Amino acid sequence: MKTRRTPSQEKILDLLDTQKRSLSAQDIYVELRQGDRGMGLATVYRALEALKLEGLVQVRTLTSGESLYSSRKQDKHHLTCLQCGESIAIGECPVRDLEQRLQTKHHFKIFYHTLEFFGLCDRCLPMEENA
Amino acid sequence: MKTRRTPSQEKILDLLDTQKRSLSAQDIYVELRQGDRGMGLATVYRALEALKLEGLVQVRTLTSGESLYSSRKQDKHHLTCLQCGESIAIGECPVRDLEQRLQTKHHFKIFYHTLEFFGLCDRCLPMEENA
DNA sequence: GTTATTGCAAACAATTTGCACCCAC
DNA sequence: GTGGGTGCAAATTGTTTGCAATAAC
Repeated sequence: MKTRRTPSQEKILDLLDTQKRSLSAQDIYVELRQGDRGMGLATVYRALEALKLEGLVQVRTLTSGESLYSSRKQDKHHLTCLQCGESIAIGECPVRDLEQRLQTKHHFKIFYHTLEFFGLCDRCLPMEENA
Repeated sequence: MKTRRTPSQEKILDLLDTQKRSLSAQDIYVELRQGDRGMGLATVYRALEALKLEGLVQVRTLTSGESLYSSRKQDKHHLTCLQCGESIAIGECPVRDLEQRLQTKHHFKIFYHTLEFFGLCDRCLPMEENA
């Protein structure tokens, strides 16, 4: 198990830990670029990639193709509107024991999971019906 | 509720229905481009977008940013390796009743959901430990 | 004829990569 | 001094958009 982390990786982990919400790579870049020892965008991506492989951050890829990163502590799931893109967080999570079983059954080290529901929110639903 | 579909949309729906696996937009394009009345890539994207909003296809966005489309009948979930990208389909799905409850609670018309587990597969796990 | 649909190519945006520089050890 | 880590800019890739040509009704 690799334990060494680069300074950039540490900075990113710290940032993610202090944030409630998930951040995109670009968000992180904007946040960390300033300062005398600013961070480059490529470094952000490289660090996130490494952290991902260690299971220290979790990634949620939006349908836009953009990825959102968060420190692994959170376990939030979402209800996402296919029309306006609004994303509502939900608290419930009915899969923890399934995760445990899958891990054993498939010899697969599971770091985290994503659960997303897609459809139309109450604002977009009426619009669809008139279309 | 819109019911009219363009010829392109119909062709794509037909194709997705005959396929067991999910297809990327590019896959669909390759499949439908030939023939005297070939389909353009932009049309594929536009048709998929429309079908998505009607809840007729479901979309799974890979961590690569590429999206896979399938006809809405399938309800497969996956175990995906963060290192090699291998994706194992799993049969179980413990969220159907939660989906029902959320739909009511949030006034949200849910078309489908995605459930993905991420980690390291048994082949990549040993490599990580040596790193 | 009018309107919606399509194909093509150019535009976009997020991400990745090549390479030279630099800091830590 | 050596090697990994980094910044910059160029390259890549999936997707979207502008627009003129075409099909549908």
